[in-house]
Amino acid sequence: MAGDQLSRVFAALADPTRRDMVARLAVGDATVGELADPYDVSVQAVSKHIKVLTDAGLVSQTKDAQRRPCHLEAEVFDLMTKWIERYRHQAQERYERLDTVLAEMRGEEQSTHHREQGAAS
Amino acid sequence: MAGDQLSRVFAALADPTRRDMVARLAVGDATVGELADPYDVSVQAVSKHIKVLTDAGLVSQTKDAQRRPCHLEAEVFDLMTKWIERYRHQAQERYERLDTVLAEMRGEEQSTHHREQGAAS
DNA sequence: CCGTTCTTCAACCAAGTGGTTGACAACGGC
DNA sequence: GCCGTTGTCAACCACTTGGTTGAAGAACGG
Repeated sequence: MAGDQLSRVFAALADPTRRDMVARLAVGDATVGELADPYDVSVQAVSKHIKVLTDAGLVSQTKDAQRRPCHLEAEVFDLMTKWIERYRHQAQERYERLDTVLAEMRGEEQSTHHREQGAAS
Repeated sequence: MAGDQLSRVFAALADPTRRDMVARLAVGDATVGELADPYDVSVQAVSKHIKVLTDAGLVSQTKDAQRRPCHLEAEVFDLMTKWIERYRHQAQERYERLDTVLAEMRGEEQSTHHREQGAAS
């Protein structure tokens, strides 16, 4: 069901067209029609894309007569960045730890206590 | 077809189970069976998830007898982070510029040159 | 050599997705 | 008050996806 927001955000950005729209909206707000212009798909399709982005919290829409200007909500990016950075750092540290261990092993060569730092825990 | 890597990475991480696996792999390498253990789905399903992660470049597998230890590839994260940061900053700057303009408008009130900083370019 | 373990491949199924077209609601211009 | 513009909703279609089961391949342990 992909219920949580993080899933929705990642899923929303998995589509190149939607990433493109985000790039466009980063420059400035735009109406649905303006967003649809560069692509040769129907306006309805674009409307659906915007709905996906809105549901993910990446975009908000306001009312301006019959137009619906779309606005990029930058805060949601932090959610992703936090998730990414968390595991990237975790993995990075692990490599460094591994490097340290390898360095130790190189230094001590055939010492008595070369700890196993291989696959699983 | 969602061909490019960025699409594959985002799509891969759009699934909570796969994000969970990445979290697990950030702690240390694990075999397919070990990864499958916490979930009550078939091993085949997990194998498919790993294939998705591998195709996205997030995970690599090595051979250890009949086991296939999975290893997290942290570099791909940078691809995402770069994309995200690019547009986040772009949007951020726009807000700051808008704030400046609003401040100017507040200061000069009905001046002759209030530049249009509204919707499209 | 044979059985067991670990993993993947193949076929299938229900549900979701991105696209289409058609209808319709809302609003401004005339 | 009508008409064109703008956007969404609904139904439909082809394709993908996450899951299943069954079979098969690859490597260890007798």
